[in-house]
Amino acid sequence: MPSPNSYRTHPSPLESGLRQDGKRMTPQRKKVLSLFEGIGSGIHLSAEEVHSKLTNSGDKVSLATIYRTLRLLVKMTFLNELDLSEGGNRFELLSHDHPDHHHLICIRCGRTEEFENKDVIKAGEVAAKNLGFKLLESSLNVRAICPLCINK
Amino acid sequence: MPSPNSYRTHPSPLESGLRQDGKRMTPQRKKVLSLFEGIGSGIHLSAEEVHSKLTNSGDKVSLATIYRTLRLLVKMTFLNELDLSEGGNRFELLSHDHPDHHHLICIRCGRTEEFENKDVIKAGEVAAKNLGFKLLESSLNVRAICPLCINK
DNA sequence: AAAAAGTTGCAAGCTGTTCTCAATACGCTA
DNA sequence: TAGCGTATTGAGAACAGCTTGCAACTTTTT
Repeated sequence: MPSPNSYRTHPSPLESGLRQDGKRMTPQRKKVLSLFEGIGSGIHLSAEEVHSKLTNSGDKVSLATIYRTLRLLVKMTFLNELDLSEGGNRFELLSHDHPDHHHLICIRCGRTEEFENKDVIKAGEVAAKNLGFKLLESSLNVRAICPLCINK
Repeated sequence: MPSPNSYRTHPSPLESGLRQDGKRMTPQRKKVLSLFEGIGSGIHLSAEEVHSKLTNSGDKVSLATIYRTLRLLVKMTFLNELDLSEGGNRFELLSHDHPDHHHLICIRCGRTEEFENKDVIKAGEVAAKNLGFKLLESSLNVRAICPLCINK
């Protein structure tokens, strides 16, 4: 029976993506990406939150590295960056099956509702195609005033 | 013939909006809003840019006041705040006829193309209506990779 | 005209993010 | 599998954008 080491581990998409670029696989990068993979693709974390979640589970990764890694993972299209928030950008796992985020945001109280609309998805696809862009993700932000805030 | 002072000037929307709220019309507020009215509704300025434009035209308004005024004008829905930028939020005159901004953005090089799509506008309207929100503006951001960046 | 309330400018402070740089870890090659 | 070149890390300083505290000033009210 062959020893476990005789199997060659299949390199993860992260690892092969990095390799291709002369970059290296590090425990820190693995930890950041696994954190996002662990929580799934609907949830957005700030850099600070990533930092404290890792710290709480005993993994020490410096904040500077978190910022560097988040930027890298966005560029590699593992993560998606959401700009729509107060107090720091947020990141989430980029799901290629479900690449859309439509938000209705109250500009007064910040309440946010999510919805999804096929026409919007299609509009993004068409625009990308017309200009020869490769679509990653489209996000619609509707700025509005919610019923509770409208009268004050 | 009556003296000019016998005419009562019709208070501007800004002034009456402020009055309603126990707030006051000040030269600073007027200057900031006129600046935006002067340049029209397609152009977005950062707080810093507003500051230097006013300074260049000889109007001294402190940066702190600019920030306070921009926040106020957004709340009063004279201006619209765009969160989608690097290096500071940007503001533009909120045009109620044309409240839409659709962008196709290359995540590698930052190139941005604008487009407009009726279905997207409608989707925002429908979502707002369903939840009882009052629509201000909807913006679609399509994150993608442009032809020049796709192979590297 | 005095009091009350809103606004401004300045400077200090805060927050999120990036940078600098020495120390360290990765991964290739021998 | 030891050694080497280079990518990466951590820590803290630096930075940019923005907000706040406060004293002076301006308007409005009485």
